[in-house]
Amino acid sequence: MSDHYEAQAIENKWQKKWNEAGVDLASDDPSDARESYYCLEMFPYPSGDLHMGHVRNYCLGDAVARYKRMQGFNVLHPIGWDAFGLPAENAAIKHKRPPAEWTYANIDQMRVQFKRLGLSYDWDHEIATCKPEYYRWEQWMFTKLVEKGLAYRKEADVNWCEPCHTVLANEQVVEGACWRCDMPVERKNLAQWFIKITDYAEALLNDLDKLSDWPEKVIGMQRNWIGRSTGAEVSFGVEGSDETLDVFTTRSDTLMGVTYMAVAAGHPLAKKAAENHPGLALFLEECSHISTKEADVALMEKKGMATGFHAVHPITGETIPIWVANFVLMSYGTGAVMSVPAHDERDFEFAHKYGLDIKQVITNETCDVSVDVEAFVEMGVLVNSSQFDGLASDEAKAVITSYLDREGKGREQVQYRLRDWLVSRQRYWGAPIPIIHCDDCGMVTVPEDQLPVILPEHLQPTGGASPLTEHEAFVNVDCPTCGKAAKRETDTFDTFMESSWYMNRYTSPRCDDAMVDAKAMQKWSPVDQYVGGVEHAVLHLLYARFYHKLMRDVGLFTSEEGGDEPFKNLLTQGMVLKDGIKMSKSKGNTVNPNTIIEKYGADTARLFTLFAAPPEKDLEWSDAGVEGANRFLKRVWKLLDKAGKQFPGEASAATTKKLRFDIHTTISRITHAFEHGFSFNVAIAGLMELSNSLSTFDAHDEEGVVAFDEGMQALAKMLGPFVPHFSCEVAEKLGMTDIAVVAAWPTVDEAARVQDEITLAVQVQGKRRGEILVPKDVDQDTALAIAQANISISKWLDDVQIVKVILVPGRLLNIVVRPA
RNA sequence: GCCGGGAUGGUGGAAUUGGUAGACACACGGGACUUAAAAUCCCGAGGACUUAACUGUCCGUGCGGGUUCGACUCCCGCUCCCGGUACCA
Repeated sequence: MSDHYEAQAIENKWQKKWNEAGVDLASDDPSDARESYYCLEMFPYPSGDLHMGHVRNYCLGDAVARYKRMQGFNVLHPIGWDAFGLPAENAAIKHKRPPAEWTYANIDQMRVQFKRLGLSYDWDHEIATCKPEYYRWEQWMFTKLVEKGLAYRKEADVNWCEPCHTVLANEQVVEGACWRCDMPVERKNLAQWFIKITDYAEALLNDLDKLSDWPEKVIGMQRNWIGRSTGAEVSFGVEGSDETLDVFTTRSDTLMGVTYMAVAAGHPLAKKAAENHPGLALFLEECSHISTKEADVALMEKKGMATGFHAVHPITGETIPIWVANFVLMSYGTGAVMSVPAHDERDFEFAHKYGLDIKQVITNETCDVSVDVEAFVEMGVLVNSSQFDGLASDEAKAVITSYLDREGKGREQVQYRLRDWLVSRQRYWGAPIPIIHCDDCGMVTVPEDQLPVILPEHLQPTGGASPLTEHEAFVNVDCPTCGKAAKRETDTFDTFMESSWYMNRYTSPRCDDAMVDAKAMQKWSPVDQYVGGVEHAVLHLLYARFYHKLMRDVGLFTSEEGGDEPFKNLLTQGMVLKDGIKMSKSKGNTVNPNTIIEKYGADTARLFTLFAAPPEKDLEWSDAGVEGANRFLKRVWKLLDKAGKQFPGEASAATTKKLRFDIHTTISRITHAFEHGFSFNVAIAGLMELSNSLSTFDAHDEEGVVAFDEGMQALAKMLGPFVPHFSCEVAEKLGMTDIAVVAAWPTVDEAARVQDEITLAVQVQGKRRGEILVPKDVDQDTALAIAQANISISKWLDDVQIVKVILVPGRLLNIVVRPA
């Protein structure tokens, strides 16, 4: 009789053994012949508390890493800390301790929790982004980007979050609100640092095609975010001026239907018109106060005012009024649009409201409503368009655009929705931007030999401006160029800067003469399997793709060494729900992983999160389900009692053969589950079936004992990726000498999967009418004869004529009949 | 509006990608063990009707059509749900 399954003791024992044996370490030895495999989960923000979302994310990745190790790969599976960020500052204010203290304490706490879960990380590769030896390279990179003109400072309308007291990138504004604190963002005109992600828009879009193993959803979201649209830029004249009014349009075929122009409130022409028009100035003022949140409400009334200026149509020379409209965005295209109310719903609504002309220039056979009643937005054939009459919309776009091009009044144009990445933040707990402001020399990048610009870690934020701005020792510095007294930049980087390149730094985390080591990149990059939440689809995952290309293009590695993309495969796991809603502190429906670990052990927690739902779907938490997972482990534990034992009774070769069939079918199925889409829930179900087969089997002879042992060993090994401690303990009790989680993954014995007799389902007219036992290589005629001899089948064959028989080998026999 | 994903028992979910729908588990019901309970073990179960009988029939993967010997799977047309995104010109 074996002892009870004692999760805590077993888990402590094996964690110690693994650590001693170094089984989780990646080998950088060039003579290591194993193929390398890089498995990575999105690194956590060290909030101090492990939540179920973490557990799920990291157990998924760990299962992949462990499986690959058992398949003989040299696996890099690192972990680290996305350690800069606002929560540390908020906690600092609350506890009156510097954010660094809080952060380092949290890291220590979370490291313990991760180890307790038995996650197979290579802790030798651990990094924390708040350490100068990490962010110095980010600063170095930034100076390179400034040199290349890819980073720049400009004054712009930016998103400002008052509660967080900082600006935000467009990607960090979710439905008009701050992604962190959920409060509405404001527009502010400020000088800020940007990185030219727009220069890479085309590459980021095109390389999406290389990401064949990414979820369609994420690819689609990135494609939308980049928002490429092709059309034309058209220059209208401005009456009584040498200036032009440029617009972007995707419908140059409707050019002859333009009846007015609309410009954004921030457009220079609008400002100029307002100079001696107080009413208009008031309207512009009003527009500037509309927060993005309000503007998001589709119901917002379209408002406008005439500027008094007139534009000159580039083809007809007609003069058309220029209006200011609150729906035109300064930040997209040129901040001005040509309005064709007959063929655009928005323009129509506006024209209708202000009594502007509507001129139809497109029609087709389905066009049966007057454009005085509603806009006709479909493609069609041009009318009322003088020399362009009769052209189809598609042709007309090309013809009109090239006409404009010849006249110097327009050209084909590709427009992106993507805008440059705003990377400066008015926060303390981040990587300092390596810039010095000198009265004489202007903005000077900090020279390489003076990097890193170290963030003083002992400052105490108060909630207002960053304490850096008042820290004289930090701010006052000599200009690196002229040596005169100058001031340091006190803004810090967006924390997405750190997370944009950590996956590359992991390949050579201690490299101190370069950002990354090209050789290490060659060995490990790109990440073979990345696992994380879908909420980063257009944040982290877009920035990281961009940054990878930047690193390549400043020469840190070549395409051959590091690849053009950082992540080959992406798995986006679903959320952990309780009572149908996301588990979160604010909802008060959290389950603390530590509680589960204390009660059942880490293995049960791991097993449940992997079994309860497919990885990409949301997982509904269930206490009963956790019990069930634990029950399964106890059942397997009990099977150990039967190992090596012979029971009284008559031996049956057929039963033993059936067990071996089950064993090897299971190995095949589970290997398949790992190789095709990581359906761990199905893999675990398969292991449960194998366990059920073993529990109903009693060995009555030596062959039976051997087969049972074979099954137990295979089961122990295959449990390794999911419940590693349990797997090792069971394997050890079975007398296996290797540590189970590094032992070779079991292989299928095809001979065991061959059956002499198989069951065929028999259908008549596609309806299942019975089953027959036949030799494995049965031919159609024999199978039919056997089926006809079966009473429950033959009764369906009376009074009918058999017209066709279909045999699907190993599966079924379908008899097609017709009334006689 | 647009883009993406989805709809299978009481529940979470399977189905070798066109071949026995409901694996595996949870919850439930019945039984065994126990003084009792917990734990554990065994049995049952898609629905309707039917039978002395787990006997047999029919229906059944959101709805309506189609292709096929055969459809959860493929095609056409809908409905609803979830996620993303939007005055993008």
